Amino acid sequence: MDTLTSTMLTSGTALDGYRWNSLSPSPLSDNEDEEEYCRRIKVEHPFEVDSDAFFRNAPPPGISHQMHKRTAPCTAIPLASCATAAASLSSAFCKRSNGFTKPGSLANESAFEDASSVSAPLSVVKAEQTSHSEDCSRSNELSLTNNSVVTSCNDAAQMDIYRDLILRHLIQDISTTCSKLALPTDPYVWTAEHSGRWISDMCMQFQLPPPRELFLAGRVLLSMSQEEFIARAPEGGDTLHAQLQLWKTAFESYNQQNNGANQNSQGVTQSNTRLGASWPAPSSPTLSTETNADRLGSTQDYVNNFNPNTADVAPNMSYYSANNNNYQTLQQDGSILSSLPQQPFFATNNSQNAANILHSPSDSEISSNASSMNDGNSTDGVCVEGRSASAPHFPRHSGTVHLWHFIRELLDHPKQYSSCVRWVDREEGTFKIESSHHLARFWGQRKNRAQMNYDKLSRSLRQYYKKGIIQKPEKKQRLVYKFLPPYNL
DNA sequence: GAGCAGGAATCCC
DNA sequence: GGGATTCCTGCTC
Repeated sequence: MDTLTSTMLTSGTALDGYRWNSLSPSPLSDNEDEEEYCRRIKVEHPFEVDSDAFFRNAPPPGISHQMHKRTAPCTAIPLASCATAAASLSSAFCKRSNGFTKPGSLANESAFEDASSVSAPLSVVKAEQTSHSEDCSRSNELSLTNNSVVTSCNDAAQMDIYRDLILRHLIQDISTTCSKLALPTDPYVWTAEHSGRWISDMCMQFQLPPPRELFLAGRVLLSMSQEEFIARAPEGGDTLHAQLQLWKTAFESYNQQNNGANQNSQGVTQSNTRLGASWPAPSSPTLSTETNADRLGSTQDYVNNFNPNTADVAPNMSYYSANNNNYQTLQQDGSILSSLPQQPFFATNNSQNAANILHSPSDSEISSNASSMNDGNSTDGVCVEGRSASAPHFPRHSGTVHLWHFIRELLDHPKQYSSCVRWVDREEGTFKIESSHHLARFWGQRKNRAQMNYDKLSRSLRQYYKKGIIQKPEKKQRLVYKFLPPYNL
């Protein structure tokens, strides 16, 4: 398992990165009819004032949209998704390593295992996997009919894609964070002030109490172990350590890949990328309301469209003020634009969102940071720049929302939706629809199809059989389906 | 009756 | 064109 993967998995941080509302509808009880259930959901569900609002995501009054998005569940998915993907990757790697026994390929397999080890940077993994794939291709040319070889080739290619996707994802996050906080991309060159900025941002993102003894130079921070982090920051030290390791790993991997590319294209080796590190520079701040997530509706979209250079940038910056025990939003000139006490981010806002269909879970932001970045023009009436505060305008999802993606997002937020759909076996990808009526209704609301019902929804699910996205589990059970790889990641 | 499976036509982005 | 929706028949539990 590589550093990137292990960092995600060992920290537990990424999974905790969800900032979904703590309030959630309780399951439908046996003696409760649907109407009662719906009424109760309206009461219990934090951001629902009507049925349609169930999947809207408007910030509550007094909360900047930037902050809201940053902590909103559907925008805080990326790292968690990365962790999930990483877990599957790890599992897949292990299976693959164990199952690949073709004689003569041991060297490559060994390299593969090495590449999966903790110390191997992603670029090395990529190179080794490429080598491995080439070997497989040669094997195919020789008309070897060993199915496991072919399967392994496919696995390798798939793993390669996932790994690359995770790295890209991280790079995008980091890139936008750098722009937002005016940080060098290389954490080794961070000053104590840089570290302080980053830590404040992390604390805000993960709702951690600000540590008092971690405002050190980046080089010092990077030399510290997790235990040392925890010693200095008992609450969240592990999170900060893990996040920093993620940053470091992604940065180094990116540089390594970049160097490789440069060498290939120019025949010139950049001997020192540390001081002259060139990170993909985010684009200029934009007023566009189309987020990356809006552009990227699916994993494939993400793979096809990802470009760190298109990451939007927030003109403002939020940070945690230990003095005031709140979060403040800074303008670029340093003046405080807003000052917000800590409070639940999903307090119901009855007045907003009538004209705005916001993110449903299936609008999950591919990158929490990236998605929050484009929101400098917050639309909450508090932190608005260059736009009328009285005319809130939230991004409307314009891309295709896939049912499988929608369900995945519900599954990944069990606190909210376990009464509707829940994992039966997360590893296996098996899930159960607990309330077909509600799932269909939610889907109908999301797609603006009032006549949607479970019969139609299930027909759509069955369309996925042919596409290899979903299937019924071997042991057929009613309302139980199974995501097939890689959709179970 | 509810869920499942799949064909076919249609709609919509 | 792809994905989803709508409608349908027939089957199983």
